[in-house]
Amino acid sequence: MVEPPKKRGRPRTLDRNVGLDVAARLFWEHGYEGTSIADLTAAMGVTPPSLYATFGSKQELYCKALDHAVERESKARMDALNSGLSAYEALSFYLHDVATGISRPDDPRGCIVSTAVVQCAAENEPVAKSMTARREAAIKAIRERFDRAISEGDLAVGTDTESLARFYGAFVQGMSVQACDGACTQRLKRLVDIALSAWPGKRSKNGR
Amino acid sequence: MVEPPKKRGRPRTLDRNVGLDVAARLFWEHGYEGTSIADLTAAMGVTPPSLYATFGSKQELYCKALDHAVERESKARMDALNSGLSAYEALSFYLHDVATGISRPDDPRGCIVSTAVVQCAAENEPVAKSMTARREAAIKAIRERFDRAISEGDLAVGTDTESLARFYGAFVQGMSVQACDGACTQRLKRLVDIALSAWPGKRSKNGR
DNA sequence: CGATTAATATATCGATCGCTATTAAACGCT
DNA sequence: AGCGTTTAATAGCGATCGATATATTAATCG
Repeated sequence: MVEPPKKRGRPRTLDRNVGLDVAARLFWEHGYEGTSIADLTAAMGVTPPSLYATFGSKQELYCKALDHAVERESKARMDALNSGLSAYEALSFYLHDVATGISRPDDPRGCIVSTAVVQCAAENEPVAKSMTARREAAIKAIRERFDRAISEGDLAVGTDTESLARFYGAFVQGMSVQACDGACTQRLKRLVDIALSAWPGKRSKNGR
Repeated sequence: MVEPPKKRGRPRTLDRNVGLDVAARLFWEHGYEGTSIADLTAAMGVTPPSLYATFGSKQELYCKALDHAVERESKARMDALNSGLSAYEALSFYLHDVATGISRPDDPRGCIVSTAVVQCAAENEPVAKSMTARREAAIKAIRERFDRAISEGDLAVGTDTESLARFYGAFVQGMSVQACDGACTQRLKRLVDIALSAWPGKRSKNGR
């Protein structure tokens, strides 16, 4: 499937992935309600009908753009969670990776998921629900890593991994607000070190 | 000044404080961009000209409504910070008070300041800046309490109170997101206990 | 009772919102 | 070249945005 069959009709001017990149960046910076179709079409260099033909609706575009960007942004930290690192090391990597990713000089501030569509107009409630689900999924992934830590002896049996995961989830979400308010990477990493001091389990490397 | 002189002209139908309460509640639930003038006038039971005559503009109303609500919402925790409690006790009260205040069954979810106008349309940038300033002021108040803690021997000399205050500020902001996502008071308080475990100083009461 | 004063409601303003019916343009195929 | 197919651009849909000019209503004062 390396040779795509020649397509009939007028060719597309906008690459789909480029469009998603542009959209993700705008949504990332200004949020769902703060980004208009006019903003999106202007940044993509297309007209509204092209955008709708390609992406369906503003909601669909938002969802697809987030999938597109989150995959890229969070891949490394999710891999770390599921790697052979000890739970503490994985968590440390995760938090430092977030701190870096939400305060890059050439990208919008903050996390594209943590601080998106928290409060919104009543008619956008479905979008808010989907963002809640994304945040809950992120916390669940952390929690599952902590549960594994119990089975591996990194955390004491009986540890409230649900609360511990939600604590670090809340911390990440709060870091995102601080990043939006202008915090640099260095400053955020100092917060990460403090957050890690709340870790209740072993801090050694796996296998010594 | 107990006897207001009889005022000329048609009397106001909307009490100013009631209007601010109504506005604060709407802004609290749906945010600045998610709350329209039509929403506000409908909830207040007035027409747009009355609203503009009383409050000036949407931005001014937002600012005044926030002042009005924040004064009421944060008074107890600010008093605790400046009381005779030990730094740890004051911080503990502060965090538990936030946890309770952002998850009351009959009020909108989350903190009216922590998670407001984080991402917004370019034309609302001034509003976002003012919210950043409010969040920074809250962190500064915590930091000043921590500085006092050093002078009182509750924290080791050389403690990075700036980072410590920003850590707890971020935690509060993250708790606000969790509250918006549906977390109940009980659940939030478990997160508070974990956050408090990162406290690097004395946990005794003052004077013993 | 007018006259004065102030707050109200009616009816919009121009701009922008998300979205689309219609028409024009650019391709492969015959 | 002519045709069918696919996408693009023009123009504009009804609704809503924040904000106002105008006219009306309700109070006190003389």
